[in-house]
Amino acid sequence: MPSPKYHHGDLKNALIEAGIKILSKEGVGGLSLRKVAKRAGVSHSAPYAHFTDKQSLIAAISTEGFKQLYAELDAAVSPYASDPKQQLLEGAWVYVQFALNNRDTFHIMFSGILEKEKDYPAFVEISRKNFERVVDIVRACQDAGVLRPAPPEIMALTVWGQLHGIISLILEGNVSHVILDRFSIREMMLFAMNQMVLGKPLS
Amino acid sequence: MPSPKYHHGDLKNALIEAGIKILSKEGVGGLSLRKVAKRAGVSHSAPYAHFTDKQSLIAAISTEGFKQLYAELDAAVSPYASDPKQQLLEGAWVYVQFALNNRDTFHIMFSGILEKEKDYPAFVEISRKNFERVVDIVRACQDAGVLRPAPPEIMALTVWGQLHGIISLILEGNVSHVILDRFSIREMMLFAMNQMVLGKPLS
DNA sequence: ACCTGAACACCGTTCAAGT
DNA sequence: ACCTGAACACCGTTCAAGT
Repeated sequence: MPSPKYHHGDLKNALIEAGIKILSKEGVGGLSLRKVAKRAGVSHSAPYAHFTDKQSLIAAISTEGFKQLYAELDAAVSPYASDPKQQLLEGAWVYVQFALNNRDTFHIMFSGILEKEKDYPAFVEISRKNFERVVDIVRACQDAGVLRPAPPEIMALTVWGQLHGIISLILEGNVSHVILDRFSIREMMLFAMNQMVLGKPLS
Repeated sequence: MPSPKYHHGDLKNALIEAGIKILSKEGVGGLSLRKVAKRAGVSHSAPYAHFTDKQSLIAAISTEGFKQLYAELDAAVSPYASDPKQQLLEGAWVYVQFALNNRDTFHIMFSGILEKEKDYPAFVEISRKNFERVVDIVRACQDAGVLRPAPPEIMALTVWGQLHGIISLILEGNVSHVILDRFSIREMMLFAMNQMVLGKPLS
């Protein structure tokens, strides 16, 4: 009797939204295609009309995460076009804050949950775009004598790796309370960045 | 007719062994308790006599990984007791090599697969012991003027985070081929370490 | 103490069928 | 084109029962 409740309009994005919600509520372990479908109000096989498999939905969620990260990075860094050191500091802080505020999305973006990223062009593209932005900031810092002369790509990987390593170790629970109780995350970030930055320390 | 083939002796360790094998062959996605049991030649519910749940087996595998890492670290570093800078270099290289040679164990150890690490005392202990070793090396480096004066714990987190970040980004597929084709992993490691080390650069 | 086999609730994925 | 429902193979976990 009740006519089949087809999902209005854009099921694809509704599924991505539902996925992000579940992710932030139950973590990566609680993310299943069937739950996502139920939350979007469709049958468990409906998602397959829009995503080839679970990996494909995960790719879409990750891509969304990288888009958001890029937007935040750009917004935080752009105002300081004439001050590369400040750009580096603001950019670093945005990355750390993004990781803290979107734990599970961050986890999905970087912890190898997505297995064949190469198969998802939108993912590859926005990922590349983010890294390019870092390279640009690094290049500006080198020109301003804030970072040492070197190929900007390897310097960018070093800066990125430094931030990524510290925040990942913290988020995944690999840093002891001895450290977490003694230093704030901002202190750790500043300390690490100041190992690389030349001249007046960041603060 | 065929009498029940009870597993000889040490099923617990046999299960850990089987888990590590499956992990290295099929990756973390292929690791299931039922497969582990089958590989050890017991029924799918036998593991529950030795592990409370899947997490508990994962904790045991991670603990094994940390023990191995500690042994390799100790073996590589001990010969250079009088040369802190060389200790730092050898230790860093061991960490990177361990990650490359034991991708999936490394992944299980650090990528948040284990959810309540606090519940596994052996895990916490060997994890702490590893970090303490790093702190010791860092302290020696500071005394020798190889690293800047600072609380050794935060300096250790910085060094560890730097290595961990770069190798994790590479392993999880987040570093573009533009970089991977241009620099060797050893070059990246040396470059990163040389941002922190004072005096004559590592090579 | 150590292990088995049936059972349950949950997955991802496929596919014929419906509108 | 978009969605449903049954079906299959696979999970983790529990539990009564066997030695």
